[in-house]
Amino acid sequence: MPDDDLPENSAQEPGRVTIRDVARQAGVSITTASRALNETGRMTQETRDRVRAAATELGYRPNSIARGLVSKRSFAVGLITNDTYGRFTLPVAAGLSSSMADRGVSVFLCAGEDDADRVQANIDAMQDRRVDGLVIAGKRIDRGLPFDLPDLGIPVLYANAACPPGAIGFVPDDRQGAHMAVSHLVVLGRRRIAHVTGKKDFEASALRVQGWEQALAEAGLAPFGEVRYGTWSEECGYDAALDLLAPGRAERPDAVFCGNDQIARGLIDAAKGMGIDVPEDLAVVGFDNWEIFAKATRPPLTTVDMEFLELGRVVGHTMLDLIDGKDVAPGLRRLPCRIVERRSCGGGGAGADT
Amino acid sequence: MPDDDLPENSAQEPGRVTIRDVARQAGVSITTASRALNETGRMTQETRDRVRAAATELGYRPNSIARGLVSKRSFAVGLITNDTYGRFTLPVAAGLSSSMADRGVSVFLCAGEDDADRVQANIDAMQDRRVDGLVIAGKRIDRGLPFDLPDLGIPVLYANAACPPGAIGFVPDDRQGAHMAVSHLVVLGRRRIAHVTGKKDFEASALRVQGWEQALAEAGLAPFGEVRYGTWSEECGYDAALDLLAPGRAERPDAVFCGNDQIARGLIDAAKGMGIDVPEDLAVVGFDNWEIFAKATRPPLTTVDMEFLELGRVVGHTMLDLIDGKDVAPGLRRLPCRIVERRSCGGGGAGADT
DNA sequence: CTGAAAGCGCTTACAG
DNA sequence: CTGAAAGCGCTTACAG
Repeated sequence: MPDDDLPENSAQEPGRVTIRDVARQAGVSITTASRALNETGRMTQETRDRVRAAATELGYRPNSIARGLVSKRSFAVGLITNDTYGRFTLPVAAGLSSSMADRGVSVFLCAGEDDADRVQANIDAMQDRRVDGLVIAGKRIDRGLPFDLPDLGIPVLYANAACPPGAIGFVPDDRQGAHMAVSHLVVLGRRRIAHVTGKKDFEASALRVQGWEQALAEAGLAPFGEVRYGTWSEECGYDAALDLLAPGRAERPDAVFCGNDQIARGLIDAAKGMGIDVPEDLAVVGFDNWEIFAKATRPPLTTVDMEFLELGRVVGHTMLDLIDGKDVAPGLRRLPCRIVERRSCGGGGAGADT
Repeated sequence: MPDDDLPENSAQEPGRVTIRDVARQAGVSITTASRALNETGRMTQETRDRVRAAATELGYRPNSIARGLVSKRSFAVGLITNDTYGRFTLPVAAGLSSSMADRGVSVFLCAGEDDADRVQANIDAMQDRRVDGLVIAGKRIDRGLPFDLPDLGIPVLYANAACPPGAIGFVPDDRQGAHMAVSHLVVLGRRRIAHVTGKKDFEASALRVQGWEQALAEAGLAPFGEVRYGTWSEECGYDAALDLLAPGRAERPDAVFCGNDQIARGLIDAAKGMGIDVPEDLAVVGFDNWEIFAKATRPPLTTVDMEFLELGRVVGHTMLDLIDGKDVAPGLRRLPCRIVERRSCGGGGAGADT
């Protein structure tokens, strides 16, 4: 058999072999080649196999840009976030990208922009790329984009961010998480359960307070004192402990539900300094399951995980449904949190999970 | 003037107005419209203005997919990372995406995959999308991709990851950072400077040890004892302090350079527990400038910042050069770290910067 | 079962 | 200075 007129560039020039090459190699038309590769149309198995063999041999990879032009779909979505730190966004992004990757859609990351102009520029860029959808991710459930989004003609989802009326959003269920944490304390026999949390103007704070109150009410218990607001910091947990656990007090809590792991950490440090044993004298639950804190605290923290990875996956699946044209009711979905037991409440506590 | 034959969809159907619409509206050919919009070719200013006005009026946005098909460039790069946590990758990604955004290139995020098959799938997807370049980001400078990359025909850059021979990589300059930290201690008058760090098999550990030794040698000082290796954890800093600062010791250090902020935190906590004043009796420098630790430690940590945001920007600019066809010498670049002064060494320490 | 042709929305030689 | 035409690499009616 004589040489082909073109050099045998089997996988030689990646990205350069086109469907035309495959068709020629298989001795079929471009149309047939396309159909064989896409499992579409009807043809003899023999033809299909021959085309596929040619594609493999040549190392053919379809150009998704060309495909996008005709299908009028980019098979890509944009992720806009203002969370430069990445603590919330990266797990969400990982969940999102893994759930979409299976369906061949990739995600553009537009990270770290907070001022309106740059956000707008990112959104424009995403539109120019004809993304199939947009997800707006944030670090606070009560803050959204710095401006209202006009109708973009594509699905928009909000993840861990405020979602305008009529839109679709996903956030962790702070109230449920708090409820679960406090119920856990109740089941363990605690009765005087205080709550120390972060800034009062965060919606997350209010929801966690509600969860605390509600779980207590269901157990026939009264809140132990007023909620103590602070700054989400270790220091604020530390200071709260100094006051809450002061020896002079008539009654002291036997448990504290903390608004985040840093607060719990500070509170436990202070308690230990005061000779109070955790969990014997005082049980503590945190919030976040930020492992760098939760696992380093002595004893390691029992805490609430907001399941951002899973949240990202749910956002991904919902986006795929929307792209497929399925109907999804507008509104905010609160996704369940999970409690992670370690040792700060006594009871079980996974042995290996320091 | 009679109505046009098409409805006046000025920005009505976003993404639906094409260059053909603009051309018709401006009364020119598609060719001319394209040239006017791209500032290319020669034409009367009047024509150019008329086209631009038409584009604005219609809300025209060029379809970058179509543009990509003809220019054979996607104006996108892929970012592959195994850092699900995001502590390293997100700053790098933010720097990368901001430096490229100005030039109209977007970044695809492929996050959280560690096993070879999924990484390969992501790389395949990026190739199918004909990305203009790829950046491989990691969380350790001595770990790279789980397999060797064949020649992809596009620029590949490594960021905070091991880089194969002949490739181009960027990592923080651990030795320089350590040297700077230790010199800072020396300038402040410290003479007995110990070093407590993380795992011995991390290249970063070895480099920081070198920086420590070198800075001491330059000052005519001997290392204070052996390096203490551990696990990068608070606990390991705590335990090291217990031993290093034990009252029974003939000689105790007057400063400790720590391999990360968590170690510094644990060490300071232990020192305080032993009645040792920081920074009076003992100066401590950390590494990472992980603010959640550095600012929460009492006193707040003076520490070394690895400047990942800037690293991401440099990677972005280098990528743009490579894409433009400029030559960039292969090899690993170590980018300078920056010292952030707070209070754990005494001396200055920004007042406002808690 | 298979193929020639049109077309996705642009850019860019090639001609006037 | 301006335009008709070809073409980027695919998919998909429309015909056989």
